[in-house]
Amino acid sequence: MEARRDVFQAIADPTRRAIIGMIAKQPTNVNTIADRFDVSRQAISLHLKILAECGLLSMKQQGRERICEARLEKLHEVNEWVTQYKQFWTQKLDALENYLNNLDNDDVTI
Amino acid sequence: MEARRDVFQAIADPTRRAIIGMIAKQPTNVNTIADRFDVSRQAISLHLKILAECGLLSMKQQGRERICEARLEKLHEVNEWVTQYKQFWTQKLDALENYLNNLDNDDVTI
DNA sequence: TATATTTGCAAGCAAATACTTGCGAATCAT
DNA sequence: ATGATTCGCAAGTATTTGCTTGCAAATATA
Repeated sequence: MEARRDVFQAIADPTRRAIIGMIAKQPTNVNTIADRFDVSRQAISLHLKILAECGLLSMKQQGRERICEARLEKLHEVNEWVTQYKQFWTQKLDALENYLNNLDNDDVTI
Repeated sequence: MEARRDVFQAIADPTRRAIIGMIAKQPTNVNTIADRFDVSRQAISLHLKILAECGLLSMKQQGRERICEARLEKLHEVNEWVTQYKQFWTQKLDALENYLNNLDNDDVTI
């Protein structure tokens, strides 16, 4: 259970994206995170380990608790990769906008 | 081999990202794509199937060839998800920039 | 028509993934 | 000191992934 460990693979899992969404707001300890999900604490613990291994979160021991803090700088990589294809969706959105504008300008009564 | 089939999972695989990078430039048929990679044609064919299933490419039959064309509108979803955490890496970059600026302004001789 | 090219389908396999349960080690509260 | 809380480690399992090889269908070329 340890091979590819990059940001793209880390955010592929919906549970891990949910965890990111949770700790991005505020640092949270392991059990509090686990309580929010239907799977076992161990399952969440593994997700946290994966996120930590690829640098998307950092752990901070605080007494018997481990606080997970978001470290989302590496999402920059994903952003860069996706952005290079931005034209593909902005074109579509522009087309939609034009279409809607034309609907307004024409004397259509639907 | 068919469960989650969303954009995040599709782009998690480096081979699939490479395929996207290839067909984004120009539509390409299956064998030409496969020739560029070290794995078998069947492996590539499966990757193409996955990409097609989640809407990142469309197939166009042309004689005995199947032309794969990029349809990257759905990358918008990824962009939206990542963008909401933009502060996490822009803060870091700003800090770096400030640091570098201070290096310039100070009378440091290293 | 015979042959080569392009491709999908199916079976099979090793490894990775996403889980679970059980246990034990810290740490904290009473 | 006793008991509860927090949490990692280990073992075990089912499913998914990424890949392979073999075969057949469709299309093009000679």
